[in-house]
Amino acid sequence: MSVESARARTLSHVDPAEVPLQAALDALADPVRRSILRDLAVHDDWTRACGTFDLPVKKATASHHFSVLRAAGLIEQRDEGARRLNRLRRPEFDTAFPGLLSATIDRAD
Amino acid sequence: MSVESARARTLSHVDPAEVPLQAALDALADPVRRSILRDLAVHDDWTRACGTFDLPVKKATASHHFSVLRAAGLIEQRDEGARRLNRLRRPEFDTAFPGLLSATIDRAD
DNA sequence: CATGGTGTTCGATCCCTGTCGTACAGTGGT
DNA sequence: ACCACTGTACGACAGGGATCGAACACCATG
Repeated sequence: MSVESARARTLSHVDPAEVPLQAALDALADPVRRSILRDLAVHDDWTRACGTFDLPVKKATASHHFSVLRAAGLIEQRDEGARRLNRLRRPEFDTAFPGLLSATIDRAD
Repeated sequence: MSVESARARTLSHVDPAEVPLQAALDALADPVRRSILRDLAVHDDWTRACGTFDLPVKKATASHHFSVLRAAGLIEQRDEGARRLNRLRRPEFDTAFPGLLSATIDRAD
């Protein structure tokens, strides 16, 4: 039938403007999450699925990190078949927290 | 004798440029510490002693927070008699982490 | 020197969260 | 239908850090 091929598994996205500073900082304070964000900053297209990241954690943990990033308004996710694609919400987040993203992920360490 | 009246209780200060991003974010992620930094941002003179802050924690905990802030290169401390005065190292820290401090403490929440 | 005030140090406790294994749900291809 | 692949949900575990009380060090002033 496929009334709508977009099952989308009920993905809830929040407006970065509604995200408390505490939540944003908690999300950015984790090195694994920053690693994800840096990767997404480079690949600004919708090409990175959750499983394509080279992370030092198991997939259950990675899934948790993506959930935190989404709840903090830092990433947007979209289902494409079995894969879940990610995008860095840089413009929206920059509007809500000017300078925070750049100060956090534009760095060597 | 007072060869040097500056006992200073061996206060070690680090160069903000040598502080790892992780340490800076960990320091900024705590609400009590951000409260201290906001207070210091307003009073840029050397007038705030550790005990003069209105914090929701006991003095032992407050002392711990000041220690973390100093280790992160965010504040400078100077002993004046029995009191320990504090100063926000905004210019130094801004040079090491452009935009991070402003994004973190210039806010309502 | 005795006292009160300021701040640190040391243990102990508690809670939060990052981590993982396993089980489960969708998807797509064979 | 079956299977491989992708990602989530749930329960459990361990480590770290925030918190506190109590003891201690240092300073200033009677």
